[in-house]
Amino acid sequence: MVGIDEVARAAGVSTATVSRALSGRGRVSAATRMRVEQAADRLGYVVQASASSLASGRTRSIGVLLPLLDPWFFSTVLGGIADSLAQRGYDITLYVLSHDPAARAAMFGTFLRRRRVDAVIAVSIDLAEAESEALVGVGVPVVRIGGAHPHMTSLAVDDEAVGALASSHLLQLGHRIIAHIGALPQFDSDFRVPSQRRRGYERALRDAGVAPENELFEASDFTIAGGAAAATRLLTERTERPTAIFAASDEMAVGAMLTARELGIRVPEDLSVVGVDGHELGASFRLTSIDQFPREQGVRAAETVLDLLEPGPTTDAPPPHTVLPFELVVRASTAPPPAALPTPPDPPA
Amino acid sequence: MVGIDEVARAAGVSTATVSRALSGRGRVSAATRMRVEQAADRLGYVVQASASSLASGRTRSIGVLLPLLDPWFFSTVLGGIADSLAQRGYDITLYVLSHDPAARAAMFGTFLRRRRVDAVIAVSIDLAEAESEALVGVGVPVVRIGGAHPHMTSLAVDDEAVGALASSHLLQLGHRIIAHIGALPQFDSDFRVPSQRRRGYERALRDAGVAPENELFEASDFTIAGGAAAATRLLTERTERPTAIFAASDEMAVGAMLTARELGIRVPEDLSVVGVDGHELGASFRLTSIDQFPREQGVRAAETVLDLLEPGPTTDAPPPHTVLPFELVVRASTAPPPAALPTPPDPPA
DNA sequence: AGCGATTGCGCAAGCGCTTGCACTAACGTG
DNA sequence: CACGTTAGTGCAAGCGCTTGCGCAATCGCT
Repeated sequence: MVGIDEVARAAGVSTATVSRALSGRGRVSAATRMRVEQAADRLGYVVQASASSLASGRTRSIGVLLPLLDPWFFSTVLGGIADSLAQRGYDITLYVLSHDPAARAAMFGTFLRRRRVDAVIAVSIDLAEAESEALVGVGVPVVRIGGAHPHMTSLAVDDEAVGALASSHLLQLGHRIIAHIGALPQFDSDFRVPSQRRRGYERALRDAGVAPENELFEASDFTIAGGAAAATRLLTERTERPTAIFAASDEMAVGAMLTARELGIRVPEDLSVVGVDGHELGASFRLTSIDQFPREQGVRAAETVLDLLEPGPTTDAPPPHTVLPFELVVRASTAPPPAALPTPPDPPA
Repeated sequence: MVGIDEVARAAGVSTATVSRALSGRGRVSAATRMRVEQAADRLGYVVQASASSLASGRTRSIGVLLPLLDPWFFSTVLGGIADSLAQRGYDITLYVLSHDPAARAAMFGTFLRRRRVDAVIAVSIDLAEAESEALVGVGVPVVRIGGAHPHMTSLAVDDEAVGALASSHLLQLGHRIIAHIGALPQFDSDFRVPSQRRRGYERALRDAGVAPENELFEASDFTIAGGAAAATRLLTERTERPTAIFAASDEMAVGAMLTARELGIRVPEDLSVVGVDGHELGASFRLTSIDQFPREQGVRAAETVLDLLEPGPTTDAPPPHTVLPFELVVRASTAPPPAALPTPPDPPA
């Protein structure tokens, strides 16, 4: 393996100059820099991460902390992060949080404390108090996607507004019996997002003069199958069937659509369905959804974290909290409710 | 930040002993080890990755190279890898290969050569000659998932057999006009898997006395929308409509099912559909599929790579090539073809 | 009891870089 | 033209660990 001193010899300078030329820190004349770069290229020299980190205290790696990997949302956010960081020469070290408490403790107690990363991006993780402290205690900047925290820069969509927007869309179409598929409690401990969406849903209903009923809420697990199961309960167990379902993720919304089909309930004629995310599935299913641009979220988180580490002349410290955009995409899964029953005080018969 | 010498002082031993006690290398008495561990715990000491790596040459990190992140298959494999490695105390450094040639070159030329990882797991990547060389040139063990290579340990399902099994299933049901949705050329350059599945499909057809037609092949992109588009062409542009479709991924198979529904073609009465992967979607759609246990693939790759790095007494060198299992899961998307027309020589009308 | 083997531990020399400081040369200024 | 600045480079001291080697103590065997 060729080291920095070989490059130094080849370029006729000291190792100090090679280091400065290749890292861009400290002054080096243009001519020298060029000679060094050429020598490095020719010899195929690449600086060794551990030596560089030990000496400089910088690692050129960002830790990304995720609660899960296979839901489309997370892998898409991660994709955005990975692309952006790679462009800037940063590696990414992946930490997937387990549900197993011991493994989880090891993550915060050991893995993250090895000083392997310059900063951490925590995606949609609702941390326990001790975990937040541990994360802050690692001593590197933390950028969160989803939810704010006093000691962390954060980016988040206003999930209550998302829930309200989805619900308002249904209300405006004339729906009054609107069910909601949200998260099981154990999911809410990972990312509090779902309960905020639910709050938005309830607020929108109340604002429209509709009392949210507990019976119209079903908890699920953010999978298609889970959404289907929840929808089955919602659509079969009540005498008065909901005319619309707002699901807290596109996967669950699709599950609900599948259930409806199985039950012979037409979408959108008999049942409207709205999801959240902007999932690839959405277009194929003609699903009305609230797109929250997950890939962009990843890109922005990456940029934020890099601004934090390398404050440029233009973008200094990023704002401590950024509100991310979202957008209602109306497709063909929502329509006015079947009978033209504009808010009957009581169902006639 | 507490360092090794503080722990040494607290435990009343030298730093050498602390290092040995905590790493498990070299001899330390049980009593001393315990004292050191307690001191380390009490002080919250965690060894600094860069210093340890520089001194030892080991990084306790595995590089994972992926072509993409959002297809379910890849994120699921990654999840399996992440879990297994975390259990053994290894970090994972993620390298997502871009299609952009410059970024791709940087990946092999720079990122992977920083000596940040002890080994690399390359998932379903069909590397260019130069890239393979670069990867081997990094000087660390490489484990591949999918496809063999002379200088890399590999795990792979026999994708030709997968293709053949899917096709045989359809043939045995009596289908004779079987279409196949495979990969666009640019996908095949990333992971050659699709073309092998196609070979299996063609072989099975020929073995059954059916000549595979080029017209019955459609190239797509492994997404639901792509599968739907491909199916639209297959189901509308031919006079003689196929009675079955074998799609090279579950996502594309689901797309095909959606298209069929839109066209009023019933599945499985009028059209049988088979996919590959074992996607979560499969169960919800009652899709007959070939499960290839992607999460397990990740787990096994992780175990293989660790065996390579830490040859235990039991499992020495892992075999250079392991064939992975797969399994036909028959659900409700396949059935005998509609009319009982057992291989008509010519369509009657 | 005697002797080689083994165990347990410390010393100190690195691992391959980065960077503060010192130094020289070239520059701008009055 | 003398002097303070600034630019460009090298020297060498680390960064925080690991590990080969050496030594002493203990063990197992005859």
